[in-house]
Amino acid sequence: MSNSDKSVVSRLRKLIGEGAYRPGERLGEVAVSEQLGVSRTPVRLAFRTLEQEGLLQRAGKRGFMVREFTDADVLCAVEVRGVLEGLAARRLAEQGLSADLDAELQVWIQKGRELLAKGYLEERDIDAWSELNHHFHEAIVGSAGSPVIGDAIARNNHLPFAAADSIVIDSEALDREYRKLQLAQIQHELVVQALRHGEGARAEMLMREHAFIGLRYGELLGLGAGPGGAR
Amino acid sequence: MSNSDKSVVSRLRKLIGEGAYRPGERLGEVAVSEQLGVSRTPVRLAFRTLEQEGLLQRAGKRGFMVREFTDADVLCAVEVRGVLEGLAARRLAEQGLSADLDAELQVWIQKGRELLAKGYLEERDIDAWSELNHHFHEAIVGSAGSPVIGDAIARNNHLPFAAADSIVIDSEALDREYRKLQLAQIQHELVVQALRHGEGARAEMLMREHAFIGLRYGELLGLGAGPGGAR
DNA sequence: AGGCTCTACTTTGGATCCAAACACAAGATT
DNA sequence: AATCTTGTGTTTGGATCCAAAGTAGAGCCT
Repeated sequence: MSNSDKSVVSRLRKLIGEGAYRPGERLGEVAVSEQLGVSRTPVRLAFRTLEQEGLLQRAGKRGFMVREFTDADVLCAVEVRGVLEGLAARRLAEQGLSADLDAELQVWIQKGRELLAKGYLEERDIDAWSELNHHFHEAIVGSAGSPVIGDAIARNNHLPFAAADSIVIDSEALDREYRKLQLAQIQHELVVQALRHGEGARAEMLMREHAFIGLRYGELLGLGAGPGGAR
Repeated sequence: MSNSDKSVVSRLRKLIGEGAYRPGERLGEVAVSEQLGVSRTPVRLAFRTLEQEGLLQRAGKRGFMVREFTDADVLCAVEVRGVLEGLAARRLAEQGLSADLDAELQVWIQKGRELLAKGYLEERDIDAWSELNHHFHEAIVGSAGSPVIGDAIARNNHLPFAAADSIVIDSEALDREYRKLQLAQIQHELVVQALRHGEGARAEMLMREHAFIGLRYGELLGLGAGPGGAR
């Protein structure tokens, strides 16, 4: 999976994510290969990968089609991430978190505090939050004692809307996003608190709830409906 | 993925599961293709699929290696299945189970009762249990409202030891297996009971615990250690 | 003698070719 | 007139060929 091969997979992933192909549309190997300017071989390899990731689906016996996702699918994908990250957090709490990990988590907590300290949100803060959020989640999942959990989460995250760092969408309503991130920050801190005290059940439930922040919290935080619900 | 392609994937999966290749061993495309009597192309496709399934791992920049699994990985895989099936059960309880599904679950419960009614276990009962157990789990997962959960479980089940129907291993100690299946049957019935009453949390926890039956229950059910623990 | 570099070989990735399977359509038969 | 059958065209799967990247080994230089 050298340059081109990986790039075909990610280029296709991006195209599908952007909705370049209609859901349910059949994808022919030749058509895609011409469109991407490569031969059929890497496209065939990419199709298999994307099928495993769940973005493509076999269309009868002949080729693949773009899988379509309903609102229920989106909700489920978020819940799946929730229970898996919850599992990681619980295991971590039960086995006790190491001094190293404690320190690392503290770093991301601190960065979050600093980011939100000034009381409002700028455009460029969004990337910074994405970054630290990613590190925070990865630190927990990566220390759960086995890569199996992380792998399961990674596979789930291939669904474009399920990933943890797809929280911030709306760079228009920065004040609402600010309140959302404030909540996320508190949840991060509560999770760390629970982890430190070995409170497995609490850590798990907090992590589960935290998964919903991109989905159900928009409605609460004011300013009407807005794009806080399902994508 | 016609005959041969699918067969290469499953043949390789089987070979790896049987331990034909040592964990950590590097797999060359040419070697495997010669061994299986096909060209390199289907092997290349299969490697990508098996990588996504988690059975193979990239070995640096050069090819793939057989992934090795520790006891912790096995435990985690079982826990992952537990939380995912638990999620499915909870969702089902929350949304209320349809009359159709209720009837179907009752069928598998009934078959389980009949299987265990005679008070002991024969060799051929094992397959019958595998069958009904599979149907029972699939009925619940398949009705959770979205294929996303089922997909996540299916991907997890690619790890050979994680699948729900890898419960019964030991056809020597049929009396111990009988007691194990008795417990499994009770757990099935309790899950259905909880589902009927809309008890989401109970259904979830029962399902989670049920996942451990192949792993931790052997020790309890007597006759010393035996192959009830991690493989 | 140890380390660096250059070369040759191994191995993977991409492209193309050929065969087989499947779908669609048109025609023939009952 | 409806259905079955046959034929053609499209599309995927498998094999082989070629190129590129990487590794190991040997030789040379310090």
